[in-house]
Amino acid sequence: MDNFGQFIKRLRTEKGFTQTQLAAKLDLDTGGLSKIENGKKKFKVTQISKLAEIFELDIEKIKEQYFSDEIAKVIYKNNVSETVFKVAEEKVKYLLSKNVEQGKLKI
Amino acid sequence: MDNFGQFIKRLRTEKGFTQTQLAAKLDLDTGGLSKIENGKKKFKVTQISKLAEIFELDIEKIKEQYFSDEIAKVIYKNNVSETVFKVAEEKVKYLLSKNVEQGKLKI
DNA sequence: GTAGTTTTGTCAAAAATTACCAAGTTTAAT
DNA sequence: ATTAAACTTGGTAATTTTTGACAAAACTAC
Repeated sequence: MDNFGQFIKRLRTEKGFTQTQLAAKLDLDTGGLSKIENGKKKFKVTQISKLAEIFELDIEKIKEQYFSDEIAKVIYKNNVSETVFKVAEEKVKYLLSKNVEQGKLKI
Repeated sequence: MDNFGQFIKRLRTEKGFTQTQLAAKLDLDTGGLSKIENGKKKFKVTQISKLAEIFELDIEKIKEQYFSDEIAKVIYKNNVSETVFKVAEEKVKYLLSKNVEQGKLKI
């Protein structure tokens, strides 16, 4: 079970990149990438598409990794019951449906 | 379907508090509470227990509201597939089990 | 109108995040 | 064991984000 830092590290080593090489592609310095791989710094959301390009991966898969990680950490750190997932899911559906309505109205 | 600001507003009005009254109990000024109710400012995690006291609610329920809101917003804003919830759930379980192991090791 | 309530804007202060660099540590090969 | 490359870590200055405090404006109901 990888966290996002481990996920990047695995991709990187599979392709045989050094941190310095990958960091250059991501506009980071080596220390920064090291911190990301070790969970001491956040990977920027805006870099996700670049990551997808570099490793020729589906961006949706990367987002899944990225955000599941963020969510899991919050839930774990704050000792929140896992019932929160169901509630959150409902809220997302609600937001999506509300957006559809707004879309209709704007026509 | 309330977001967290609406949730607070509903509690407040049900009890007949003005923003000024509730804000005082929460160490906020009126403008700050207004912004929270309208989603323009974050409610602090550390104030959740105080909210539970004021409204005599189960703190777990408030946390559920609070964090489901945070999660839903992230997922919605970033157009993340809802499959992320399953992955996140697995990660939480993994973190919990890992923590149990660490607990054992520390004995 | 006015008194009470709520919303909004501004702007400086505080807090969180980051970049950059340098020093230190680990790893692997010979 | 020595060396070089790769990686990790820490400090701090700089940036960005969030906040607090206050005031003005906008409702609401009488």
